Amino acid sequence: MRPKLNAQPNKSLIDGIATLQALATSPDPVGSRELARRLNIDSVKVNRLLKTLAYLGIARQTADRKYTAGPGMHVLAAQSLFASGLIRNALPVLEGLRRFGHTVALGVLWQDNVSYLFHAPPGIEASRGLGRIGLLPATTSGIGIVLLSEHEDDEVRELYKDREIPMFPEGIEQLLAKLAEVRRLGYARVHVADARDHHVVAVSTGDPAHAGVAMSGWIPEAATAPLVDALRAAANEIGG
Amino acid sequence: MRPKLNAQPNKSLIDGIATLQALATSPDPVGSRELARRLNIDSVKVNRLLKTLAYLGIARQTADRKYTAGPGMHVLAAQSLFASGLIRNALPVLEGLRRFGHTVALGVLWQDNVSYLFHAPPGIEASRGLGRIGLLPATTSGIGIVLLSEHEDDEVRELYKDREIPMFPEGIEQLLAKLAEVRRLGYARVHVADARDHHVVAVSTGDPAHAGVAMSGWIPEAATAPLVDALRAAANEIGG
DNA sequence: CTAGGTGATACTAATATAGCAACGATCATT
DNA sequence: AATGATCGTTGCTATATTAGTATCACCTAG
Repeated sequence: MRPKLNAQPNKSLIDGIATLQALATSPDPVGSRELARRLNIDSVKVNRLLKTLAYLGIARQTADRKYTAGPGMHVLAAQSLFASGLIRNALPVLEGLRRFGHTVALGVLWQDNVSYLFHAPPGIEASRGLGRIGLLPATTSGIGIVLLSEHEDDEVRELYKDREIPMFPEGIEQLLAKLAEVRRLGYARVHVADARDHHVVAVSTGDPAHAGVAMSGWIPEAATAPLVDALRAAANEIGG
Repeated sequence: MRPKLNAQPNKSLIDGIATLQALATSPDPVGSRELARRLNIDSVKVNRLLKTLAYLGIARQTADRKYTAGPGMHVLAAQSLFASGLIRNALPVLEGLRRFGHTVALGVLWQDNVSYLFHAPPGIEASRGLGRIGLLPATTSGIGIVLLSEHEDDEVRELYKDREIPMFPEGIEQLLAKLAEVRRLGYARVHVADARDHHVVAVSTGDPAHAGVAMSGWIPEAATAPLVDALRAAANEIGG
């Protein structure tokens, strides 16, 4: 984290936002003890934070007393969407990129995950690409790799300390080598090891970089350069 | 507010979220004292909350030390957008409504304001309609009126206690009469008193209602019914 | 120079929160 | 049925954490 810790940081707010984000990124309703385990926070505390969020309307309790997003989440989405301004600038540019016939995506890094604002395979309507995917482990995603490469090695080490790294079975050194390569090239090219044998090409945008733009599909080595050029132009336009 | 206050509500989180929302809905960078005045909270407290948000990356300080949205706001937008699911469901439906040739909008109520997720006049690309407008006073907006009408009169009275009500110079009784009419009809039709002599037709969506869909433009009395039908069908499709 | 604005921090009082223990539900297994 | 292991939730109390005052340095306008 770049900004310094201030004189009297509000710990309740820090934990509260963490709880809110954990709630938002959970695809299914979750209970407080479950969420507490994910966050490594005392479950009673998480319970009270969730109840506070429920009071604000941001969270809501289902019939079986688990928690999920409430109506206030729409409000928060509208407000943060406007404040961020990212989609407003990016969407027209992203639509332009779809002419290549590949999947086009825009995402941001959160901890060791990538959260997608836009993710549209060819064929679907562009308007269906919004808020379609929640989270993916950063190391399984081109956008994740390119955004991780913006961090110092130390920070990445800290992030994956004592943990398995998806897609990098040999561990942290293998990941750091990949990140070094990405820094050198200025873009990420990763192979998706599923049945479809896809490749992803991704670049970062913003200064400092806080979002990534990517195209994925069947992309042979020779086709990489023009796609990178197009992505860079798009990133430049978005990042303004 | 519907949900009960729990045993130990976290006041720091409540004020922190209020600060976050006030920051997000401010079109320009703001200082902590200025924001404190808007929120009616002690300025030192707001300052510390802002610094905490800055530490989290959600806020950011400009060169002149004012605060504005930071990179973390993108993350929050992506997460809440996904969690809310509202745009994902609504956008394709909203695009369909544009065939009428009017401005199409989707918004949510926040305090006495309406925050827009989508607002697209005819002619512009649909993708430009996202996050385009921040806040409007609820009483100046068709969506605002229809969402206010979902509240009890008491709550509306509380909201506008000791305050001017935009568009309702005669005060609270005039507003309540309008809301009663909206409840009876099941939709809002309001006249926009600007140079263009526009009308807005709006309905609510969701159960309980937490968003509004509207069309605005030059809409004569006789054309209202089919538009309301189309809006209701759209609201039904969105609200699930 | 003053006057009034800003953001930021040290200090101390007091309050709001953390964490323990416990309760009633619910569910699966015995 | 009985058991045991979950779950969400709350009362309680010590104490960590926050609120609010006073104060600072900085800036701009007059």
